Amino acid sequence: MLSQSIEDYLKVIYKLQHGSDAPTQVTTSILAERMCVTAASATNMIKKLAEVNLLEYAPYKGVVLRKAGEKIALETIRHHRLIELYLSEALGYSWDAVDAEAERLEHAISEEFEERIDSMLGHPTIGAHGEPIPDKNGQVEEQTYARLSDIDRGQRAVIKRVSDRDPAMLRYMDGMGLQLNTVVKVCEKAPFKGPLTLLIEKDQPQTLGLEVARHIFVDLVR
Amino acid sequence: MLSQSIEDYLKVIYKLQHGSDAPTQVTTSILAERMCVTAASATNMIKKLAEVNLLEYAPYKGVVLRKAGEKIALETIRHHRLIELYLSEALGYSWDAVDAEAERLEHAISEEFEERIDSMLGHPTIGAHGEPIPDKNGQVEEQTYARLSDIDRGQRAVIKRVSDRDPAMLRYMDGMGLQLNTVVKVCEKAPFKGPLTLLIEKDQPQTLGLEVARHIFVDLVR
DNA sequence: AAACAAATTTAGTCTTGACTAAAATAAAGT
DNA sequence: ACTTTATTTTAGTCAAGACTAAATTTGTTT
Repeated sequence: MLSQSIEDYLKVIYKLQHGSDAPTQVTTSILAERMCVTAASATNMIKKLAEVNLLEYAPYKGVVLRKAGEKIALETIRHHRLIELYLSEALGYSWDAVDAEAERLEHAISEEFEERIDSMLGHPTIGAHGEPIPDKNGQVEEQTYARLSDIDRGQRAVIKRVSDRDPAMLRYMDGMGLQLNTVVKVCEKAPFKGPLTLLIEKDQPQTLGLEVARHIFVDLVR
Repeated sequence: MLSQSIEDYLKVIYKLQHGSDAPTQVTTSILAERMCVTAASATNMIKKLAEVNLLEYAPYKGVVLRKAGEKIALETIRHHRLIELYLSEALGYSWDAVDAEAERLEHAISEEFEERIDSMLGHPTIGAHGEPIPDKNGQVEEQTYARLSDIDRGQRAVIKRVSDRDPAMLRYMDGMGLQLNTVVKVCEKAPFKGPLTLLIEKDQPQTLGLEVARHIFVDLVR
């Protein structure tokens, strides 16, 4: 078994490679920042991972995952997202609390545990924040959605995914009634990067800052 | 937060102090053996734990937990037993598989997780193998039971607790129909430390070796 | 093309928790 | 009481994975 630390590095590298603003190569400093370690520490780990062929390393340029590294990353991500969903569905966790808990549990569960919660949840393909859950073989279908901040005035959209990075932001969204599959209509867009005014189903119109809207991913309706 | 390793040492020391063959002082070598480390490693850790007042250490004599150390041990044990029960009740684990899984999870869960599974299980006081579950304040009621191996011929007894040390033995017991609260009657006891012949509820009589019977704890019936 | 800034790597340190080998202590037998 | 044996402790290593400070490379600017 690989160390927690290694699993975390590989997971973060994978996410950086496949994120919405994905660079081809993941640089040391970006990785270090996401891992909350110094650049020197990241370099050390990168060299170690390159040594065992989990990634391709071009000094001063960055890293790219190799097949074996990606496999481990996807297994870790699968664990993480299944656990998040389980916490939310079976234990009543709110969506802002699942990430922190899953962060530790993902390294502690066995294959048996994974399989049991997977079948208990009915082999889900979408996680608690709308992320795709890789299947047992490491297949994922990364969807691309529009940002709510980019939707034109007058249009309606369904919330398909949210960024799970900031629990406070998730709590805020939840408090406004913004959840997965919520349909919203953009009534107004204030100029100069101003807030949106949203109509959420049959509620009163509400305003939402652009910063938050940028972390909400949607599909247009009709 | 304390390291996994520290939690494990404290837990094992607690169990040694309160086990059925409990010595007053826990020696370095016994501790080392249960932790699967060398005596030298155990000495190192003991010194470290004594340093921070989690236990009392008399060199060459052994250790005794102090209040603070016992508190941590009991919290860890509470986690472990709640998780075991949850795995068995909510996820359908067999009783021989819960220990290994809980061993890793016990260090990874939050207080919130603990509380949620505790209330989901109805604030249980008895674990998957019949062990008492310490409450939130670290109160435990250690019961003392007789060993099935010591029961006289002709007597009936209820299984109240089993040793969780050997998964294969648990599987074997389960295969025979021996579970918690199963009532058995000792029909025969072969001489020279021979096997018992048991009547399990309304089944056929079965034989059970003394070695296994010694790991089954019972209360007499009537 | 030289110079400066930013990013990256190297070199060396620290902590944790294991290990082996050697030394010290305790317990038991004669 | 002395010797033998078993247990325990000390001393010194090692690997992981973090750190700081210094050196190097890259990229940008003039």
